[in-house]
Amino acid sequence: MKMNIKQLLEQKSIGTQATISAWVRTKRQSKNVAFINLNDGSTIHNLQVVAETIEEAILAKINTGACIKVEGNIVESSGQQAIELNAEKITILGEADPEKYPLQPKKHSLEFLREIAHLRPRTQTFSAIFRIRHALAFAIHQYFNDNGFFYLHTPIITASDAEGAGEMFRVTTLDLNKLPKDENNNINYKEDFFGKETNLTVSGQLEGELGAMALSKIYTFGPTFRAENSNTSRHLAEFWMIEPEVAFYELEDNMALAEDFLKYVIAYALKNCKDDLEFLEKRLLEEEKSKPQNERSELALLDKLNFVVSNDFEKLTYTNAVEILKNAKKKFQYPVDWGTDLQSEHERYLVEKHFQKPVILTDYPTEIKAFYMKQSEDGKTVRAMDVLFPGIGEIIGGSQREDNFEKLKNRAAQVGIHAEQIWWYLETRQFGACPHAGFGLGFERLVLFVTGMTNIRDVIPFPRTPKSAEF
RNA sequence: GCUUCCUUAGCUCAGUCGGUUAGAGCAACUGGCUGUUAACCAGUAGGUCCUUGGUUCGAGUCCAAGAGGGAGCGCCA
Repeated sequence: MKMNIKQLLEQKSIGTQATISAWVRTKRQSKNVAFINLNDGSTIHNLQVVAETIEEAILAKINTGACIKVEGNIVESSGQQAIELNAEKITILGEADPEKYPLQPKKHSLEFLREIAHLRPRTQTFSAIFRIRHALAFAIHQYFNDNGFFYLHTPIITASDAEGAGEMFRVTTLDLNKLPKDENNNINYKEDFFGKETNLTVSGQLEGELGAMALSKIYTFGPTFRAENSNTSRHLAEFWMIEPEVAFYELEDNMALAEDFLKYVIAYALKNCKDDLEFLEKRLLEEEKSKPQNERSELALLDKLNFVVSNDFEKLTYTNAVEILKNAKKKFQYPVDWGTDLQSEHERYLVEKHFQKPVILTDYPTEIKAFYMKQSEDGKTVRAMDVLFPGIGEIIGGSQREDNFEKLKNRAAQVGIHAEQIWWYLETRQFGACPHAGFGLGFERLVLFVTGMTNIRDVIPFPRTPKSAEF
């Protein structure tokens, strides 16, 4: 295999020959020597190439953004880096016209980089983010595998609109200009590809439950689609969700799983992405210099992550949270009342002001939660849980599931879901039903938290949001 | 979907009370420089002031509509 910059910098084999292909970050040239900083995305660190004997015609084409292949000798550096590559031969693989290439060796705004999403992975910030994103995805699979979970692939295309988790994207092969009609002049979906209305999935949970009723411990990790007209820094129309589902787990087990899982993957990033996290921490500190004192974060990025890993999450019921909020001195824009859903400002107060740590809220009023959640003895609440993170808000939503056939069927009917639509789901409550629980983790929200970024569009390579699907 | 802010050179931004030829830093280009670290020094070039319409003797500046973007809210992960 060809060596990359990460391996070369780690091995420090001074005196040996090496060939590296990478993109030019900067070039500094004087009369007799040129210095070229190269990066191939394998690490946040650049490789310095020294070019003393390279002809001028080649050197002239080595501009920021160009791709080159360098063959040379690894030598000790007299500069600030340990080693550098003394170029004997440089081949231009791809030029980058400096008049047109939009990335410069200077600070660009995240908004500008979002508009050139095809090039932004070449920046330090975004390559660091995407390496961390990869590490977190890997850690998630590792955690579940090590703990006896099976990765279950739930469908992307679904005919059920049962969860009611949001507006859905229609999937059809019908000619939109010539829609077939039935005898009542409605669209005849019997002629569509699947013979019925289909959409992109908003959650793999219902199918995940089917898997848990056989394999006991499963998880899904796949793309999820919501056609909501959401314009916020924490919503995407296409995002990745992790949904474990476990037979014989009750709410308390579910909470313990969520906390242990989050701590594991964050600890994994701390251990395996140190360089990238340190870079992002420095970047954040720079950015915060321009903010007023009271808007700066209290902990630097690494301290924040270490804090979350080494402290217990605060756990309390919705009812207790409402009490705390009612007694809070802070004036809220929206009033707090038992039975209404908590607003962003309420959740932020609990997490960022009152407890100053991750919070798990449980036992929400039945009316404000989904139909499949386990109904409590009190007749007023369900065994739901939301995990709230500072700066992010809800990162996990989950519950123990209603495993009683009659209760589930009745609750579904109450919210307008017909039994025949989800007959297969209901049957699991008739054939060997058992207590079970699970949750959904928004992957991008996790990446947001770990990288310290603030807009969800910056932690997915090619974000899909309303009116935006360019790349 | 709602509220609010923004849009001036490739990028980041300044532009006073509506006034004559729209500025800066960085990038680019040219030249200089024996080891630089977002190199440095000197010079050159670079503008549909987002678009359309309006008010005015006169609009980058005021008004209206539209487009794009940000932040906040709702929906949620």
